[in-house]
Amino acid sequence: MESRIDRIKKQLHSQSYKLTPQREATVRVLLENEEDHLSAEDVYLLVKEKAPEIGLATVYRTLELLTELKVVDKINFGDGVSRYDLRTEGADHFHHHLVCIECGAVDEIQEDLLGDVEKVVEEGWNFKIKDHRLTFHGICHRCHPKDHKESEGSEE
Amino acid sequence: MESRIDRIKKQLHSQSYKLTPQREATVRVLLENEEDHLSAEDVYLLVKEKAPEIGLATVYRTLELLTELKVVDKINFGDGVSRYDLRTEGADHFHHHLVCIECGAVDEIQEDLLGDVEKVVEEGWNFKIKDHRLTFHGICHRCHPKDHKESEGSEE
DNA sequence: CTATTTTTTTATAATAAGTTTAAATCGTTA
DNA sequence: TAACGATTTAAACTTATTATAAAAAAATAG
Ligand SMILES: [Mn+2]
Ligand SMILES: [Mn+2]
Ligand SMILES: [Zn+2]
Ligand SMILES: [Zn+2]
Repeated sequence: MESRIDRIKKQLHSQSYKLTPQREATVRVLLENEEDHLSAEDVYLLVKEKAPEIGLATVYRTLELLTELKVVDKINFGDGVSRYDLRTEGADHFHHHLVCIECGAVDEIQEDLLGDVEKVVEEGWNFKIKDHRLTFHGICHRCHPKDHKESEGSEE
Repeated sequence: MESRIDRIKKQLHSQSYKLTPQREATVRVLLENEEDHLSAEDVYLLVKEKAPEIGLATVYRTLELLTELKVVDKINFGDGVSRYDLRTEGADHFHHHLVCIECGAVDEIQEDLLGDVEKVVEEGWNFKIKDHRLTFHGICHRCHPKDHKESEGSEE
């Protein structure tokens, strides 16, 4: 658990950036809220609890830096704000999202699922895929009483 | 070509909205730029050419209305603006996008491709899918000289 | 047709997310 | 210690989008 920070620290150093106290506090907040999809403002408020003197601009700069380093992914669910999602270590694809239009919950799909589709796209459209964003909008299992088969697959 | 407007007009009327001159001008701009992914500002500038007295707020309101009516889809490619994309008439799924990280071009994939994936998600995650957003980021066929097989599938 | 009500638009002000700037701080090196 | 580069802070600024109030247009009633 501590080594995760260390690895991020090394990643920063490898690009000659430092892990300042402010950056560390920000990364810790992200690690401690890995399940969530926090906006910059959300992160700011949480970071302030451990480092009350930090400025919002620093949080923005840190998140931007972490995005460049591919430590986090910046996503947008269509409400007016960007959200920051820790990239699963070692995963070679970005996970997918299920956004519930009833309750607003955002669940994650860690399974790839897109392998075949990407092959078709790369060949059919002669497009070299580097990344993807896949979001489904619909009604989550909590919001419709349908047939509740015991959940397969991982989720939230 | 004219009937497309008429059908949108009917859709508006069915919800007791009117196709005002400003709304009509806005819809026409969208129809005439179906290939593009215009921001509200882009639409505003184009609409001004045919209806110079229109206000930006009206364009925003019209686009919001058309989004509600599912005439357009509001999308976000991660630059700070929302873009509006005419929904292909009769298509039961929203098309996908290929964003080139070299030249910025945005190409479209009209093919569904996601049928199997959606089945897996609906069953595995007990999630009732209503809509989706799929975007691939990578290098478009114009930006890498690789093997240029004569294009299959439709694009841009 | 006029008067009245409802819808829509305009112009402008207000918000809110995100970025930039200049001065202060911190860590390191000469 | 002096000097330098990187970073942060606080505040000003920019830009996209929304809200408000008054004017205009359209629909409805008498
Ligand atoms: Mn996520
Ligand atoms: Mn499109
Ligand atoms: Zn739900
Ligand atoms: Zn390209």
